[in-house]
Amino acid sequence: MTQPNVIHWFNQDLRLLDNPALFDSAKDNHVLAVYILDDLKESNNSIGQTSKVWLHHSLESLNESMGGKLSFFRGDPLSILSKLCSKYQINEIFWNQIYEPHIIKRDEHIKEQMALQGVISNTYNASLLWHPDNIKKDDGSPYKVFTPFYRKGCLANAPDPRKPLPLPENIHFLDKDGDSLKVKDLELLPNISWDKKISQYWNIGEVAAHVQLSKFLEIGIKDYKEGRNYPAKSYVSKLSPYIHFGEISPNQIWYKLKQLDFNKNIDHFMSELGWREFSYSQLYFNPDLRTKNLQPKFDRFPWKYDKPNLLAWQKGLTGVPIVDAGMRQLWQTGYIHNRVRMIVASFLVKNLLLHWHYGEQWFWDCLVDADLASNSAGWQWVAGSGADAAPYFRIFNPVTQGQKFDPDGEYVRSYVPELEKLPNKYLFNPWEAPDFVLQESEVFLGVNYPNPIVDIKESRKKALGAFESIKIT
DNA sequence: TTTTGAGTTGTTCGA
DNA sequence: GTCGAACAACTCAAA
Repeated sequence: MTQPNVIHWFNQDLRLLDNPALFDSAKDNHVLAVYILDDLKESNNSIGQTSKVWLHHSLESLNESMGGKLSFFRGDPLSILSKLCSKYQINEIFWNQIYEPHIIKRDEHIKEQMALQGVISNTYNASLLWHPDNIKKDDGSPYKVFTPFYRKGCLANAPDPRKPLPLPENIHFLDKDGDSLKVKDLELLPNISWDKKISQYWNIGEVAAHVQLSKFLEIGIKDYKEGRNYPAKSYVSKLSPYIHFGEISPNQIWYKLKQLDFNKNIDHFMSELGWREFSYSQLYFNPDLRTKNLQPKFDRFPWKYDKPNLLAWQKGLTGVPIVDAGMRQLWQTGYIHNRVRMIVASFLVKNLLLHWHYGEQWFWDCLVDADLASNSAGWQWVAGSGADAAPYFRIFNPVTQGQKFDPDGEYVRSYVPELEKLPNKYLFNPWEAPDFVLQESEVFLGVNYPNPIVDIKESRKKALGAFESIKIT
């Protein structure tokens, strides 16, 4: 008797290990593995340019690890899946959920329609340690503060996260479909090849994800709690893009950490995974998180749109060195160190008073780890409109932050080479350097490096005033 | 229902 | 240079 055919539909689960939908699809079945790029409809949520580059390489890598048996399509998933089911006499589809509001809706529709066709849809949670529905306060409402969400909701009251699954045994992939596109036909790579500078910084794919995790556990985790604040050092995990595309699951990371002797560094890193869960919880219960202030009083905030300031920020030409270093790291590598993300974001929102939405959009387009939940929640947090009682006075001073967290100037110099010769004393505030120091360092403000586009002290005061203005009186 | 303590990541000022 | 206090008011979580 021949085995029945089923479909495994890859989404943001671009891995073979610990893949619950794939694991179940492989039980006594022949599996047609498909990836569908659903980007032909106009949608606010189409992925950013840099994410596309990552996705391209990730798909290439996955396809290779499957011996070229992954079929690629582009268009409406429902009609593509429906056709494939008829063609191969398939009556079961397996996939892992994505917890983004419009995709949750899309998938519900697909399930209903496929059922009418007599096809069963089996869906799984492969990307969150805890499903948002399972983490609620005693009164049944979702948490709005991180610490109780994580410590009580997740750690104390919820069951342990699912344990990672092995590679499915005896998995039998059907040959790729005759109508399958090639990865390059998905047109994820740009016409002008700026993508090379991004992809040379990263090894992409499931194997690379595990290499990255091992490296982190060997080096970074040892002083993670303190070291993660220093952008020139290598204490951060850099796992975010791999997690976003599902090349590694949070469960695999979680249980690797559990094997180690528990300490404050491990606790802190695990809580960062907790922050990712918290962001998804916020998005799940607030589908408009990307566009709508969580705190309505921020609808009254006096944002100031200024195009030249926005462009200067995007290009890393604000004249504030640590900000420019961060924005150039983003442009060159598709990534910014966490500490510097906060600095550049605080600068945009509080010193320039530009709406957080502009920052959210730029990050969305430029980050290899752009993630709807984390990006939206992160920007709302920085702006103060989000789920956090951030004191109104928490405005980062980019000079102080640079001096504190990049004391040797290694980070700034590596991305802002025109300031290379400036002594550390003025590296973060060249506008305060005496003329002779600037001359000796070959820094000519307004010529080969910009004058600062705002006065730090003055703009801080203005920001405080802006926050004052939306207080409930 | 009321009360109480606390809230990821900071800065500045003055002793 | 170092350290502690002050910087709003409000909301949240839990007792």
